[in-house]
Amino acid sequence: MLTDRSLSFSHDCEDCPIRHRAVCARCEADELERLEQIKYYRKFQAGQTVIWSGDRMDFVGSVVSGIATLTQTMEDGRTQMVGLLLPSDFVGRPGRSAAAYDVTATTDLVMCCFRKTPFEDMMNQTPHIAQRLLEMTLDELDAAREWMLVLGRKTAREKIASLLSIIARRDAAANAQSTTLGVVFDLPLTREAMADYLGLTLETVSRQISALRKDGVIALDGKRHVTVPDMSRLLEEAGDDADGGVFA
Amino acid sequence: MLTDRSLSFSHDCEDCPIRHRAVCARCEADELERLEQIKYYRKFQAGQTVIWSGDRMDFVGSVVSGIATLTQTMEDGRTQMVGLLLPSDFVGRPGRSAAAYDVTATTDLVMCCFRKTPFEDMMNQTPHIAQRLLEMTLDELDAAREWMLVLGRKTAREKIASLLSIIARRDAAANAQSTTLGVVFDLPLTREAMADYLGLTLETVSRQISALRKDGVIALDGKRHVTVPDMSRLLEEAGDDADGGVFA
DNA sequence: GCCCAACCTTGACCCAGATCAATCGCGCCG
DNA sequence: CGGCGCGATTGATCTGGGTCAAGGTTGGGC
Repeated sequence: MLTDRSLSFSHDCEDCPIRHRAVCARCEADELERLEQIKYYRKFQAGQTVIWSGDRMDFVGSVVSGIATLTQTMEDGRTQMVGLLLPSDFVGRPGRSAAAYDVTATTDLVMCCFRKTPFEDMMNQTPHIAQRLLEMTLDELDAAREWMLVLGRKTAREKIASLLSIIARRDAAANAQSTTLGVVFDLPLTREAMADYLGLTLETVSRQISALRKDGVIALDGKRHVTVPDMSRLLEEAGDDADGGVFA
Repeated sequence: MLTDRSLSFSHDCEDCPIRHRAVCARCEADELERLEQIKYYRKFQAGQTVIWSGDRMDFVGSVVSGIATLTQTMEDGRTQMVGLLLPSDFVGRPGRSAAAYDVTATTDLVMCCFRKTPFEDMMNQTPHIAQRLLEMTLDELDAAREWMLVLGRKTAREKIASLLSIIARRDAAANAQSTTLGVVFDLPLTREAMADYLGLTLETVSRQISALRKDGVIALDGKRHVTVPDMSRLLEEAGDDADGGVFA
């Protein structure tokens, strides 16, 4: 629960890295000023738990940098990841006082938090925030449904290829690192986290990654650094349309 | 595409069966009047397709009665259900012109449709609709995440028990048919649809239902009529907390 | 009442992925 | 420098659920 206030970046919304993608994307200058008054930053270390399912939650917020996961756990310990939170993604639900899922930082993480009650008041008064939140929630619902197809119907190999595609696509969108030599990115998840994401065991994840490497679909440098020489090949392996465009 | 206007129920929003649960739940009388002007009813027969994924969609709407499903299909024919639409559930996404999923009526179905552009205009002008839609979308996202745990981590037996619990809970909420003799309801889905819901084959669904019957967890009268003598037992089989309350 | 088609059940067999187990490799700390 | 611990890999074996196949049930149409 460290609330470090000596962060290396500005606290000014205007030059926030997620200014135009987060829940505040549509806010006007005066609305941002109000948000500034109810916001605060929190930092978490890789591996740290942000909040436990069932805990009282008196804030909502956005991921500023780093990656967090939403997971559900059964009594006997089986776990399933149900959300992967990237910068600009929103955490928490207005109108709910307890967390519904475990939230864990998988890398070092910075969150921009808003005290819940004032945030709810603002949502009721200014339509821009509610509109943006609706849009983001609909996007997440689409992502969840895509994911349901992966979990319910794809083979282990297709699941891995699907996950790699998603990460590659996101990285390409953010960093435009799609050189002529293929797409290059780092896996932000351990094998175990990937297994929890995909409804597999970590052994199966490891085996399928090895198989994709052996078959030349991907190349590995270390455990985490991945090169995809032919993106359409990867999409084909994922069972998605390999038609292309800039990654469909 | 039959658009029967001789329906057996009133077209007046005030005595609509889903008046207080649908996207219009929070609307005032004057707002309802505006909605009346852009709405129309459509009926579909059991088995009929409401809309195909990718089709142009110039309406959004609510399920008034009956049940519909949202499904995704891969090129090779594997399908996964990604949504089960019950009365009051919303179909379509404001700001999107093509359907993202196949929508199919599994029973006879009545929908209350709104022409998309006027509906979007109304959403921007009256916060009540957008607020309610956000709430409903957040609920659907929670349901989707619950479902992801089912798809990713539960055994076939647990999957069936989970689905039966969900249907039983919904029926109990709607009809309060939880007599002292246990909970009684009809399955609104074929074995095949249940399989698509749960990421199983229809043979496995059939076998697991037989097994639950043999073990006394449920009783069957015909293929579809189900009695659950002990709800907490069923919840236990589903791998959920069997703690109870009126079905947790 | 009979027939047909859609739906469901059950059996036999097989395989993808889980489970159990051993080993590797690398970064960190003493 | 050596040892330790965590993550990852790889192998051997097992099994839940898929696949293929053969009936059984039921309800609607004629």
